[in-house]
Amino acid sequence: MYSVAMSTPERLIESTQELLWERGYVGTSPRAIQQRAGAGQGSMYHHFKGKPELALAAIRRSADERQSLAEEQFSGPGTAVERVANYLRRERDVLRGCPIGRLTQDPEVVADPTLRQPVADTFGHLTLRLTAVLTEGQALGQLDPELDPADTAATIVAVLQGGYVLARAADSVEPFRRATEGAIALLAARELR
Amino acid sequence: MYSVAMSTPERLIESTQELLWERGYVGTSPRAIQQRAGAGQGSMYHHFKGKPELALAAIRRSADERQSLAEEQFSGPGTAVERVANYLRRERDVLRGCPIGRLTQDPEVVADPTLRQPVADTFGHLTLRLTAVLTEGQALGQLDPELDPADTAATIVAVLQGGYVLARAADSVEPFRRATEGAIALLAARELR
DNA sequence: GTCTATAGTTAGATAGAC
DNA sequence: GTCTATCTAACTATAGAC
Repeated sequence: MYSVAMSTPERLIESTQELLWERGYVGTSPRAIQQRAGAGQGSMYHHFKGKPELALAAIRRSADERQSLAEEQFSGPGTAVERVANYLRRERDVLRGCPIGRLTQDPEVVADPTLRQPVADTFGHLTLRLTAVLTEGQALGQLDPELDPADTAATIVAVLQGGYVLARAADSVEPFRRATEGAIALLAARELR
Repeated sequence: MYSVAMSTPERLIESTQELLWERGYVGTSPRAIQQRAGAGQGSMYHHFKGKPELALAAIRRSADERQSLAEEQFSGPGTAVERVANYLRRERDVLRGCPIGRLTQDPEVVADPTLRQPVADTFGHLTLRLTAVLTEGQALGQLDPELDPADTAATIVAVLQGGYVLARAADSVEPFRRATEGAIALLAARELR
């Protein structure tokens, strides 16, 4: 299942990441993790205290990976609107949904501050970075100064997360495409030329 | 738990609606449903074939309820933008999330066409109604005719669903408020005066 | 480090008495 | 219609051998 040699703890973490993405915390059993990782019962409990500890490691890693991916678009070239559009149009596995946003629907994740923290941090960081991109665009005279950067940043992140929801409901990427293109058009109308 | 007398099947359906909202399909057990409804094992299986049949009844009812609620704002008074703003600002239990959108994160719901159908219908209907409101606004000369009504409608529904995600991640309604107000401001900028 | 054995609990349902 | 009994499997571990 893994092309390169990987330690047992690594395989356990990656398997947990995948299962949390597909089935959430409530829907993921230690047994399923072990089978996907090709590790035995005793092996898993030797490296991790239990499901919560393993889940925390997996959630933290997924959160870090998403933040790095987002940063690629934000720090790229182009105007503020172009960079936002690049972010929204980035190639995504839309029907699989967002591995981080998905966790907000899990009762045990939101109820546990430790598990929820990396999720909160990811969206907090994302929103701050987008706010900075928009503010920079205003400072450079590219964007209408009347635009509220923080509100607009939240709108953009929400469109993305909501786009996933609509796509999964419809079992089609079409609503995701419409939602993101609609947002890009609304933002582009505020560009100064 | 219920103020008025209610039949056992009714109590089972309402309990299932609540549990699906809170914990999703995967996280909801027949046992938990029975306890919340104050019904016994045999009673539940007498009225419903099993968990899937009961869940379908509950999902259908939640879907109908949401569509009725939305219709109140759409058919109300005001310009197109005002009606959209009323919809986005409607009083909501933001931290509980959307009972329908929530189901899109459930692997067993999206994998079962029968369970997914009411969810797809709800967002399909919602998007069509919003598209009609925006198109009407354009016909009345209230809204920029350059705006794509279908894309913008999808954007609005996505902002709402994504707003819930951000709020639950932050355990605060603030990101939801920012996302929806940001969207309203973007849309208001396209109003013609 | 990994394996097997064991164990209490819950999931999801069926059978049959009342 | 509702209740209790019963059932197979899975869940989430712990213990101890290797």
